[in-house]
Amino acid sequence: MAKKYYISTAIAYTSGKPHIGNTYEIVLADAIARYKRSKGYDVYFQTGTDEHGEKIELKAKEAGITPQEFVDNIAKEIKNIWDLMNTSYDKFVRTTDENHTKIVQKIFDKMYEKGDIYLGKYEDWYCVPCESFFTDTQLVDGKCPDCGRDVEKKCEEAYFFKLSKYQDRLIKYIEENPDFIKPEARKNEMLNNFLKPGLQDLCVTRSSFKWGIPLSFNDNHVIYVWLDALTNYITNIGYDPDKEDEKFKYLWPADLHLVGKDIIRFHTIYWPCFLMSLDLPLPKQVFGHPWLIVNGGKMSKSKGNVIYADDLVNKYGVDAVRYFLLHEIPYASDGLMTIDLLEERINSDLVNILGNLVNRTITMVNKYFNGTIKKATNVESVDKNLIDKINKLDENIEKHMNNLEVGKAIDEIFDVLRLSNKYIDETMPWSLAKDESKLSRLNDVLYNLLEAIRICGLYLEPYIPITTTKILNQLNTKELTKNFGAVDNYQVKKAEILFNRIEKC
RNA sequence: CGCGGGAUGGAGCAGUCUGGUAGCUCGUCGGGCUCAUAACCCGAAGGUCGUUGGUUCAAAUCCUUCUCCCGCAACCA
Repeated sequence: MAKKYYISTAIAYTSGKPHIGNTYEIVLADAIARYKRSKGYDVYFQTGTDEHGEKIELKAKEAGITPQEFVDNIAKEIKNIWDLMNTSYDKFVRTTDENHTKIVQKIFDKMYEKGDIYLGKYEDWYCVPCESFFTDTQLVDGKCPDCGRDVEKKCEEAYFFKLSKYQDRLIKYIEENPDFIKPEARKNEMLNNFLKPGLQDLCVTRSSFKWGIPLSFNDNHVIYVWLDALTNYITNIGYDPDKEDEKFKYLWPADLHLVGKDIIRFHTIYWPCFLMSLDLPLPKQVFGHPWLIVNGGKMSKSKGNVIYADDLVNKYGVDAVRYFLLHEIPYASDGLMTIDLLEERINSDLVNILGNLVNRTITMVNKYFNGTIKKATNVESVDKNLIDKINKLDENIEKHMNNLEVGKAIDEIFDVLRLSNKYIDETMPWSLAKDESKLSRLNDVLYNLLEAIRICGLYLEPYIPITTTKILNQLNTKELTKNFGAVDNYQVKKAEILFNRIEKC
């Protein structure tokens, strides 16, 4: 039986249309999910939207619609972009779903009954003109950090979760499982800034606004959005505090939570503590991926430098955008995204190296053999060099993918494509074609190229799936094994352009 | 002195743990080839590896001084 692999993205907050940085996460998760499927795993890939909270209540009010209408609109928009990016999620969850809401209440009750949640007083500084709460550490010289005016102490009844109770167990878990938090730097941040100094109990209810899941036993409070949002990872796969569930037992714990580096704290401190409270195992790994930096730094509406995925896809195509995101964003440090860089990658990698290789090869096959190529019979040393590289691909890609270094995995494939271009220059098919006695060799050379293209095309599927389909279609083969020589005879179709060159203006 | 990461040819990065001719992709220049989307292949130019001092036969790599950039510093998500 196939091994299961449960991967999730963070659920997107429905406060507005997601930009290309938010979109990166779903694309990255998709590449990993597709890769794992290609390795035979039984993959479950979950994403969705986080729809509660004060901010949404306010935004809905501004828009003059109900919060539910507001999140319905945004959730639809987010799902459309996820679909536009051709992502293969198995389930798109929403925190306003009835089942989720019901289970979150039960989870809260269970924690409360266990004694991990208690009623206390929430004290904070309140700035009346700004209508905002601030913690001690947020204040600037004892004044409101936004407007600089005096703040007053506010005190309200609220429920708290005993984070401190699980602190030592969590530290132990993190230290015993070095791969739990990735990259390494994020782990150090969590340990040094939060865990080692000691955790404070977390306020897990709000009574200053209404848009959230109410407590089952106290209507004045709604459940803190993070407790609500984080539990999506279990509520949507069958978890119920009151009964056993086969699907849940099969899927949990998650193999990988993919999240932005800004919310690593919620996923590696709060979430594990919640799970421990529920007596559930912790996820195997949380990866805090880097961000996209655009001209002028982080994307923000006020800077006017926001880039949206759909604009890029309309201009360059899905696979080009996916390729850029997956190849260009480093593993641990923020990645630069500019139109110049994007166009450069498209032209040099997708058009020149990949597209042109496919095009020139298929053109030759048609020109010299009317599209028909038989399996190669002789192997010369130049062939062996190429075949050896192809045979090493699986191992090399796996090594990088297991480290979540997707860009390096893609590089492995492009190294073989580069080598294939070089192979053409070394074997000079056009020269072989002029000599009747060398037609057999010409056949073999072209067969080797077709196999190289087919296999690289298959390896590219997790990253640029549409392109893989186009390549297989042009090669006119359905052979999906990645063994060199798996195809006996080729009868290729007409060559078609895979990627159009971007002309600089 | 809060914790952590970084500074390498025009651009983006690897190399630093385990010192020993500074590597990759793109760009530029020259050559080759002509099957191909002016694509492909080969070659060249271009770096005193942020700064100071030290250890060593030898330092991008180890220790030290300083400068600059970035992330985190909890209840907004």
